[in-house]
This record gives sequence, structure tokens and C-alpha cells, in this order.
Amino acid sequence: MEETNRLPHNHDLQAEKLFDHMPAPEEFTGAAELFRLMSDGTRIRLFWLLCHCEECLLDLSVMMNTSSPALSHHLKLLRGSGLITARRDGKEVYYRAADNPRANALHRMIEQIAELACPK
Amino acid sequence: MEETNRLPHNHDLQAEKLFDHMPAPEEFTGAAELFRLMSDGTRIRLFWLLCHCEECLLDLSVMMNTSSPALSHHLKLLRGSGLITARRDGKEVYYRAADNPRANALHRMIEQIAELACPK
DNA sequence: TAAACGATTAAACAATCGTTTAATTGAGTA
DNA sequence: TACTCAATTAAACGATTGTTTAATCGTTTA
Repeated sequence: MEETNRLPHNHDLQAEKLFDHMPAPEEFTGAAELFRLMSDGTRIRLFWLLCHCEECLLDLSVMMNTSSPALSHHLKLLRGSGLITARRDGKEVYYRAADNPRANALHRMIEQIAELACPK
Repeated sequence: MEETNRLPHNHDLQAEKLFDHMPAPEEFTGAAELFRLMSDGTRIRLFWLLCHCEECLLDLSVMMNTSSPALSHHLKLLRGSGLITARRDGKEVYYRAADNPRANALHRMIEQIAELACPK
């Protein structure tokens, strides 16, 4: 038998059981990193934009009204997490949202929270 | 008629149309703030915990292996966004996840990303 | 009222992050 | 090769953030 009564107070039996099976902090790092990526207004708007078109850095910087070095920095972060893809064609690099479960779920959640509809 | 051809390059007609109807940065601030709240490992684990039990600060600090001032700080942030509720009973303040669409959606998304199941 | 306990707040600190400016790399073209 | 354009990188800066330590507040009880 296991001794479960190790909390200072004894309010909730469910909490005691939970305490014996607490997920380690590392179990949440992946989710935390994904949320951290979307915690910046510029980046979340950029990702949303790339869910609806494929564009090069220069056009993106005009659409976003943001400097290209700043955007390049954000694009690198998004790309590193697999949320967007990039392909070079000549001098330009074209970015768009990746087509995977995480990116799709994020896309839906953003539009749900922001109360935005997909543009026609 | 509207002049839509204002981007430096002309790659994607859809992008041109999108440019004419770009959501303002403010439209994403709500979502960004919600994601920022969940961007911290301690806080996301704390919120998940409060989805499954109601507990006081001291017990939470033991379960989370975190100092009570630090936890109190995180709890204040979560409470300020309406993701958790608090009630005082005598000397103790009991916290739990709020029951609203945002909190529920977040709960589901965290367990989906972290590949966790709700504990029995 | 005084003491004990739980919770919160304040101040200080290191660490992280996003932007800017300037320099550099990569690719096409005259 | 030289020149142009697009993209990236580097360094520096200011701002924000999470934790710690110590002090304070709120409630109960001896």
C-alpha cells in the first residue's frame, strides 16, 4: 500500500491521488514552447497570414508593416518549430503555414479566440 | 474600383486581396495574451493541475514543488485572465480552473499537445 | 489581545525577448 | 566580374518576466 497523505493539508482526496501521479515538468515543456511561440502579437499575426497565402519576406514585411530583419527573425522561430515551411525560388524565399496537426489546430484556435473568420 | 497592387512583388493574387483586408494587430492581442499566459512551464502545469482538483496555496506549492510567493504570483495572473477562480474559506484560499469556454478549450489543447490523459 | 498560520505583496535580481541598425550572404543579371 | 536585389545574421539596446528574500496582510484560535 502507498502512503498518499503527504500534503500539508487534507482538503481534497483527489488532490492526494493526483500528487502521487503528478506529471513531471518536462511533460509540459512542448506545450509551453508552442504557446510561447504564439505569445507575440507580431508572430501570431504572421502565422495567421501564412495560413492564408504564400509570400516572400519583402511582401510579408509590407503586409505586416514590420521591418524585414524583424520578420526574418520571427520566421526563423516559426520554421524551427515546424509551424511554417520555406522554399527558395531564385532570389526569393516563399513562406507558408505547414500542413500538420499542430499547425492546423493552432490555426483554428487562433481564429476562434480572435473571432476571425478565414478570409475568402 | 480599388487599387490592390501595392506589394513590392506580385506573386500571389490572394495575398493582394488579403492585404486589403488585413486584420489590425489589435485583433490578435487577446489571443496573444492568452498564449503568453500559457507560455510558462510552471504556469501551464499549475493550470492543468487546477483543472483536476481544488486546492489551497500551500498544498499547491508542495504538489508543484514551487515556493508559495512564486505560485501566488502565477495564480494572480491566471485569475486576472479568468482562467481560474478563487474562494476563501477561513484562513485558506482555494483555487480551481474556471468553467468557461476559454478554460475548457485550453484544457483540451494542453492535454492534446502534451499527450496527457485526464487522470482518473 | 496575542500568537499562529496561510496568503499576498514589495523590492531586487538575473535572464529572456523583440526590435533596430549595420553588415553579410545568396542568387540573378548586365 | 561587377552590380542589384532579396534574405539573413550580428551586435546592441530597452523592455519584460520569473524567482528569491523579506515584510505585510487577513483570519482563526488560544
